[in-house]
Amino acid sequence: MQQISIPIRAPTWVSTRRLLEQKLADSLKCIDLKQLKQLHAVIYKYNLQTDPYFAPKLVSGFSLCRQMVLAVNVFNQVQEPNMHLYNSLIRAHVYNSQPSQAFWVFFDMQHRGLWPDTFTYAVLLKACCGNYSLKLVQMIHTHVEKLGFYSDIVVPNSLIDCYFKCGLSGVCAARKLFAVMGERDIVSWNTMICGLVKANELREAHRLFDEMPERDIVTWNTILDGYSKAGEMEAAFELFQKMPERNVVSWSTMICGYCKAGDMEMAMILFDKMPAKNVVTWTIIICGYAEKGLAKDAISLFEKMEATGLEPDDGTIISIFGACAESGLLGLGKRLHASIQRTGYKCSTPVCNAIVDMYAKCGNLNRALTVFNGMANRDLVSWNAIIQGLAMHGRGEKALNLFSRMIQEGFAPDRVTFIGVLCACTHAGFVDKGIHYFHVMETEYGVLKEIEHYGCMIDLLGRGGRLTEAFKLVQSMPMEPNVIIWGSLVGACRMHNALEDAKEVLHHLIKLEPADAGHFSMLSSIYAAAGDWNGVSSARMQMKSTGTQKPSGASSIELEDQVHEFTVLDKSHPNSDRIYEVIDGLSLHLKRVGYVPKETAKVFS
DNA sequence: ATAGGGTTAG
Repeated sequence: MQQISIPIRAPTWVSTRRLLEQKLADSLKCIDLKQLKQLHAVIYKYNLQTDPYFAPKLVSGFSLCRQMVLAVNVFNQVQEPNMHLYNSLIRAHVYNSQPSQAFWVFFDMQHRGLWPDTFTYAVLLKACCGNYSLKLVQMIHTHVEKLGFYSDIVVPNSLIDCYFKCGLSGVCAARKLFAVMGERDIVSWNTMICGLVKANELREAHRLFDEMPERDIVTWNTILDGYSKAGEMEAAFELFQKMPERNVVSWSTMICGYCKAGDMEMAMILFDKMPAKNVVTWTIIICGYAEKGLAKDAISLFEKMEATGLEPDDGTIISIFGACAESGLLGLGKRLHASIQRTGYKCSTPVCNAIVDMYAKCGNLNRALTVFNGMANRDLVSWNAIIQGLAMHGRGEKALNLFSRMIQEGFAPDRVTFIGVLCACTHAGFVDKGIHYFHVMETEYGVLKEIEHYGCMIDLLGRGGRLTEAFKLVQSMPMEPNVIIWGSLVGACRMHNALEDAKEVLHHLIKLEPADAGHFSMLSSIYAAAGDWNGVSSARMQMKSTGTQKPSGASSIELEDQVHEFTVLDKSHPNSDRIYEVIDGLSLHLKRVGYVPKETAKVFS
């Protein structure tokens, strides 16, 4: 590129530079790629693109605009990058979810003889969190300890945060580190409280809340969230009233808590009362109604949000589709999908995944496949979602075809993929194929067998009538069988009338879930079938002593934006006489055309 | 450091 001459007089030059600095700082505040590109051209014109002030800022700017190619280009033009520039590139990679690239840059900088500073470590720790790798965090912890970087409080604070994101062993490490910290600021306390809340250690979190010298609004919001997540809404409300000031997050946290508790009345009262709402608040209340199956309210709220001019973001869209998938609100899902298409919203991969999942879970597999096939960039989750969806609705063959296609396209299947694959085999009755996949998942694909996979296999063998093999597999499992394993085994025994085996399995279930009346009622019907009336009365006695009654499983159907739920022998619907008339007619018709219902079902019902 | 967020056996 032709170099443009630099203004001659120093004062002008200085003011031009000042102006550019100001403009660049401004454009970093509001992320606008067009503006940034124009500015980049001007900076280039003045040959400032390798300047120690401008280069790191450009890297950050491009990274904020998700333009990593441009960011790396800026970096590569600098002959001798300094630490500032390295740090900005590391941060750029972390921000754009490329943690391994971040570590490569980190190694490269050490290779060049540059020593990382606290900022570098803080940013790298963020990359570790994305990976949830305890080992990486520990590596950095020892590194930092040796270099004496503890003096900067940002470092131990980020370490605590990262430890919490690494599972149970991380929680202990975080506690230990917090205990030995000589100096703590409000962020250290808040990070600790937040981590404990996420680890379901609410009492300990509250103890720290009481102990700490001063609290800010973040502290209050965090503890509020802890109580609302634990379902303790009275305690949360008390804190909400007591706190010195409230912001959108405080109100939204409370609304979310009431939604999760199913108290839409309180949620709506707070929603109406709060001073300013943002997209997150709207998402929470819409999902609250959607998860309760109240599609009409959810849709009208969605329309109200659109009317206020608030733009739904990825988070809104993914959440609402998720809620639709959960409660089978195809109507709301379609409405949201149409609205997205109308506005020309550019769907990211996660958004497309949510749409595929929604259509699949609602049973509209053709639409799910259309969206899936139309995706520009599919990731592992996309494949898992479509395979799972097809498997769930009995299209096992199609699911397995897609599995082969995903392997052909070079995707490495993970634990979730194999749950879908095994589930597909079960629903299509491919018992031997299932056994094959169960074997090769470890040997060929290096995916460890977990309890979920054993669960699928026991279901597969059990439904296929191979009870002996199912029992053998339970015995050979390297982990303790859980409720789900015993549950599917008892289901298989029921299906194939193996009463003695069912009794044995039920005793295991009762040991694990002594409060569940369902197990005793099943046990009593088994005794009844065998004519053992002593057994029946003892099972009945035990059932009474449990007290708690589990809600029975319900089916649902969506009619005119309203989800109707019904259970076995349900008579609650106002038109239930008419409904049963139709059902009786249908079963009469089925019998006439030669359908014989399974006799075994009678023994247990 | 705080509110909503994609795939997970019966």
